[in-house]
Amino acid sequence: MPIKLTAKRHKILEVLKQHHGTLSASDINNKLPEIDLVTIYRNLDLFVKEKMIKKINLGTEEAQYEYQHEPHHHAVCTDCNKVHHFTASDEKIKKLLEIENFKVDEIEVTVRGVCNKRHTSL
Amino acid sequence: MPIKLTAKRHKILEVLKQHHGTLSASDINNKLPEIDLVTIYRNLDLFVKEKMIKKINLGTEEAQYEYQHEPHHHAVCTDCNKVHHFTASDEKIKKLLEIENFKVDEIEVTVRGVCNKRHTSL
DNA sequence: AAGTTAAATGCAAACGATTTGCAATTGCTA
DNA sequence: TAGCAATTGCAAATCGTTTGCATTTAACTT
Repeated sequence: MPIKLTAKRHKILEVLKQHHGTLSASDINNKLPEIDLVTIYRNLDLFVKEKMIKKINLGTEEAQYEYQHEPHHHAVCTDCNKVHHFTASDEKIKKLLEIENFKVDEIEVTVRGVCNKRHTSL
Repeated sequence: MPIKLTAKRHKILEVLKQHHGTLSASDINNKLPEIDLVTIYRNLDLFVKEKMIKKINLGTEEAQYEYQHEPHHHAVCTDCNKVHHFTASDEKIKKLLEIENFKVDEIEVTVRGVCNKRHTSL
């Protein structure tokens, strides 16, 4: 049973695809005021389930969602609160983990620190 | 200005110290029903600010807190939902990160996968 | 192309976790 | 031990997210 291709659904995904970075449900609602926030939540859940986007937990605030252009990790600047991207070889990291009796499916590395004020979205 | 050493404050910290693993505010409230949930939230915030405990964001549910017996990372089993611990050399991981223009203070690795049903709290 | 049906949407309201206001209580210091 | 600021409890507010239900719509059948 394929998911229905509605106009709103397409718009929401497009906003995420266009935006290189994370967005919250209400961020998306601001960009698409004609779509009810509830609908946005429902579709984000759906997209996550279908693995079209990723839901990421950075802090306590709103959940963040992002289209996976290419796999990457997050560096949160404790100074300016911006979220930067960086890459890392999951294979190499996996080798370093002293983890036993566990089949690793996904590695999420979150780094906290200070960016050097240039606010480059790496 | 040192923080006041109240009996309740001590009890909350003790519960966290005793429990090897993560606890939510309401978990603590269940263990210490005589302390108001609001007080627990306020003190957890305080402990985090004072870096006595760590607040970790694993999923959407309640925030989790834990006393840092020794540094470690988290492996969430998508099957049984248990949170396991494992270690990894931050130094070695740092070397793998292709990250520029960023002073790394803290590395948090969260792994998702499946534990082999033995539910060993590593 | 119109009819049918299950899925998708909007609205209002519920919900759970966390925060805030304020008055009462308590720990520290003079 | 008196005094004051910090801590606590209670009630209520707030915020993000979810749910119930009636209406609309996409996709399939004829």
